Amino acid sequence: MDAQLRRGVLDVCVLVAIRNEDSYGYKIIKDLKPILELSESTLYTILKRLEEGKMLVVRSVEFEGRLRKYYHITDAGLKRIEDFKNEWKELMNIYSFITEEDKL
Amino acid sequence: MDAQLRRGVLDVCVLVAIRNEDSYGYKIIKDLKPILELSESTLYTILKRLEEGKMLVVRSVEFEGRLRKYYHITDAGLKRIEDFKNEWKELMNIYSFITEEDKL
DNA sequence: ATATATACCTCGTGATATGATGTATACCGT
DNA sequence: ACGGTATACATCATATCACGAGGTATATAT
Repeated sequence: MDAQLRRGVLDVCVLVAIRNEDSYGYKIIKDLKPILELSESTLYTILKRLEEGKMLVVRSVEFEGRLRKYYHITDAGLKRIEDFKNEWKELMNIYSFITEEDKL
Repeated sequence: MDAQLRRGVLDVCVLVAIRNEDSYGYKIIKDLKPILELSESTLYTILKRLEEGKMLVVRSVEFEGRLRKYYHITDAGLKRIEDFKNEWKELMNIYSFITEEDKL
């Protein structure tokens, strides 16, 4: 898929991946794999940005000798998902414009 | 609309604006206004990139003392629009994932 | 021993949209 | 004659962003 198009949905996909259950980096990547492939560097960049934007909060947990950082979605994060759905409507307009063979 | 989401469709919208009839910068902006607002600096950046990518060709025309650069879409440009329609299908999958309330 | 899976992180790069700014001409109202 | 608005192009600096490459460390399986 086109790189630009991807960027529009990456953040929201990550938020959806933690929406129903707290999750951590490695798991998010595996869960999203069937939908959207993303590298670790990409994910951690996004997670950091989402944290800075208060879309999620982090909690560190010791697990089998390794560190795990669990991400929990906030109200702002949930709102971000809802906002996306509204933006999608605008995007559908644009899509209609693109697929219209006649006009202009 | 979210900036990132915009970026995914900007190029294609500009191509669609010249698909049926050659057009020039100023007119493209006015034609796209109801669909998508874009500034001159943004448009000219995009036009330049599309030209470099052989998506369109340019022809300069003297018009009432002013210069006009008419943009004409190429086969590659038309193909880009078709490719977008296929990418849209992938995007629809992602949208379904986002709007699904249950899974995960 | 070695490889693979798990799990985190950082840095540099290239691509990109956009505001600010600049240059010129044509036209319209006062 | 003057000023504003529309037309029409262009460039530059900045900020944002995804991503590959590379790094650290432990547990488990071969």
